Amino acid sequence: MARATIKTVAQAAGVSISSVSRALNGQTSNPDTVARVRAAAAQVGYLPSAAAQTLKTRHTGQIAFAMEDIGNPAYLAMVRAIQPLLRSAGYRLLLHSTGADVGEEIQVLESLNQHYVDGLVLCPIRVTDRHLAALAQTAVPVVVIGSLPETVDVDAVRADSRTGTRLAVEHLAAAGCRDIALVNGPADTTPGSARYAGYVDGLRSAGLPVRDELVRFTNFHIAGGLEATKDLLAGTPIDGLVGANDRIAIGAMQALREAGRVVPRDVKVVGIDDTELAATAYPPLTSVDLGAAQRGQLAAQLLLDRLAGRAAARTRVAVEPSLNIRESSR
Amino acid sequence: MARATIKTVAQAAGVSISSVSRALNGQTSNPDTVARVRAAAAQVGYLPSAAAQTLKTRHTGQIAFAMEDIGNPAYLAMVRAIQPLLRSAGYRLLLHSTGADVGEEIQVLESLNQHYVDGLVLCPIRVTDRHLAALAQTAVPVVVIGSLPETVDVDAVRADSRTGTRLAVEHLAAAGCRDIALVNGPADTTPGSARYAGYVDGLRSAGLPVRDELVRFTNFHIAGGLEATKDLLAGTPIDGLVGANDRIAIGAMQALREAGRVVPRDVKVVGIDDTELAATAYPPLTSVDLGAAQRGQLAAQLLLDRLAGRAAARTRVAVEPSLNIRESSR
DNA sequence: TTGAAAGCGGTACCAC
DNA sequence: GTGGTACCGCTTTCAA
Repeated sequence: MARATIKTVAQAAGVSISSVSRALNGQTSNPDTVARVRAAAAQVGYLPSAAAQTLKTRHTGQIAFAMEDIGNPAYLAMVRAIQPLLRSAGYRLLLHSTGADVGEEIQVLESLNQHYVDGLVLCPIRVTDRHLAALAQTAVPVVVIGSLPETVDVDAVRADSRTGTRLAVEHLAAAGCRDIALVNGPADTTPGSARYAGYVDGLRSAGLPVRDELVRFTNFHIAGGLEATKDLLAGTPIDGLVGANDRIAIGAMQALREAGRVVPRDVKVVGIDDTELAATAYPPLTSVDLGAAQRGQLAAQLLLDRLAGRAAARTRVAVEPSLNIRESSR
Repeated sequence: MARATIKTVAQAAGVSISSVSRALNGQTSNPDTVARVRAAAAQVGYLPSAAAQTLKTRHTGQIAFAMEDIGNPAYLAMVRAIQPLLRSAGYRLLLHSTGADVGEEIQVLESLNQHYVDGLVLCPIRVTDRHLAALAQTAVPVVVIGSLPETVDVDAVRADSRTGTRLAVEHLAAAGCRDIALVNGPADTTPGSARYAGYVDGLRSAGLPVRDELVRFTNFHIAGGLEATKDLLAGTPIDGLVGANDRIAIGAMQALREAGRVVPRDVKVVGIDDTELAATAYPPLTSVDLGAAQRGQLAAQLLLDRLAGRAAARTRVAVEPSLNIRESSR
């Protein structure tokens, strides 16, 4: 059988399509009509076409969330925070995993002009000129989770990962570490450069020298952390290590184990993001909480406000980091 | 400035809207017109409206994937396998995390009739009558990853988790374990009951008795595995343990550690799904590979075939399990 | 309160 | 090859 449209319902109920639309959207007061239409709709199994509604009303009821990699539990925490907020506001959440590919991120931004969503939460790990250009002319509201130049007229929620990394280093120094390594993500990413800066801050404030041989750049995955740490251990002795995220830190702990170094006795380790991985790692991983869930929540709220026309001027929010101390650094 | 539509482009190029449509969709052969239209489109920043195209052409270019919980790395593997296939076929992937809530799963199924996607890959962990009813009258093709009654006219790809669990038990028995526990997911889920059956199969084939005190039912999360295993250890001594998925097994290893039992010396542990977690756990976790990536790939291919009208009759595929032996059971 | 009709932005058929 | 036009399914004015 062909799909039921508003016409089908109108015929079944013996009214015009206008009346069907009104009855179903609560725009009429005649209870008899409403009842007849409701019954007819149920009977023919009518559901309004999303496309037609969108075309007419100019909104889709969909919001997109674009991140680098769904496998990263930090994003998972954000999704978990965002989903219920949007859902209760009547929006459906679309997830895009862009694979840290600038081209794909831009594509997502540009395709917004096709109006297949009403808004976007974007988590770029790099911000290029192409991003800025695309952001400048999107057709729908965008909220960025991450750092953005002051000049850009887009709402943003950011973590303070520089301070977070400093906290990690200071914690290790206070625990007696003197040769503190940093296994970082790519240097050309926003989090990568912020974390390096925070690492240097931490060493300075602890009165320790900055030594290049203690720093490695890799990707934000477990395997990256593992390899980079192996390489690191082949060079200099260390007694403390900061992983630029929990996945790197867990890879690092694996490398340490393979090298026969005991965590935390021989080397104390700290991760960043305080994801699910940290608490369940062995040993349980000390980690800097950058407020992923909170950032997600704030971003979603900001976007909803904008969509509702409730939003004020361009908003910038930063979330404070905190340290969650566990076995790996005690 | 108002959004550019096909009319804007037509005016700018000095042609009719029909010509714009044809030029942009490669339906015309006059290179001059094509060039003029292309230039005009680029100049006014035109992108066709997804809603209007959908309304007219009756397809959306979107495919949904509904799972219980994006946090489960088994689904992650599926998503990773599905995404590139769909993308290269020109589809965008929408992810739904239903939270194992039957109502929400049904809602997803029913909302398919709103035609906001062209197809769905569904991973139900329970299959109720309401599922079957909703499946029977969806407006778009659906492929289920999981078990479905033979009578249901829907394509499905399933794992053989019963055999998989049997393999795990036999492996432990062969390694000398005699008191083999099962920490299972909920009994009323499809995977839960299949894994229990496989556990019994394995004990039988190893000539071991089935003892209720060695079995616990919990949820499919790390915390569930942790708590259930604590409870288990308070009862009977064990020397082997099967977790109904990797997350449960990792929780179990944590409980064992807290109880002072060394894995694998005192208790050998096997997980199921062979996710990323298994290889990076400590000790590295032996796990049954149920072919998540392969299932995702098959499901996506099946769906694409159906969408292209290439599909044959209703298809049912099962993927063979295999055991991946690591430290935790050696 | 209700029905007729315009129009959202495209596609595709029809003459020319 | 090109332009005019009907139509996809819905919402919303406007008159009756």
